[in-house]
Amino acid sequence: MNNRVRQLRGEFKITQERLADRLGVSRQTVISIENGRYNPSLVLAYKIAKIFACSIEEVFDFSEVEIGE
Amino acid sequence: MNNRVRQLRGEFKITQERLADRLGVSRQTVISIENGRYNPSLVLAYKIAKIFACSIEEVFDFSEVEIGE
DNA sequence: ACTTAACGTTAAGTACACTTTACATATTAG
DNA sequence: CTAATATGTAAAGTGTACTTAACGTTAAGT
Repeated sequence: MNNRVRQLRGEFKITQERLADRLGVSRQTVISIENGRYNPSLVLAYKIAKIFACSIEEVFDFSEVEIGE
Repeated sequence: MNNRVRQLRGEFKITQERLADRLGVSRQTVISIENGRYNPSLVLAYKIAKIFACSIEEVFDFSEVEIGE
């Protein structure tokens, strides 16, 4: 799933390390999310969105998520 | 973290099994989420919200989530 | 030339999201 | 009374979100 974390972090001009500190996670976690290795947990996604003054849906791209009948 | 899944499922009058089918997960997963055993993944949270025509933040209560300095 | 800052990788470990199977209980329908 | 429906619990297994630690690269500052 694509996300706008790297873009938003650029707009807010903060480093991965600074973002990781604010989120309370390791720098590796920020790298992994930015590089699409895995998706954040629900709570972490929420924290990311709030730091960038967005909703979760504005940061993460759910357009490829399919929902059944 | 609290959520409104059980309440919304009641309003939409569908069973846990039916919801699980639409989400593509097991019934146990729905039970665990409704009963607060654990939080859904980001993608699952999105699917739940869409089925009930809500945003993620309208379904899940993030009021106790703290964000650092 | 050397250092520091920022970003990235790899690897091994822990915790949790989710699965399957099996069984228990309460309520409702025939 | 019996059977079906809906909800719940327990246990053991798999995959992924996240951690720590160590190391490599590139660009900027002095």
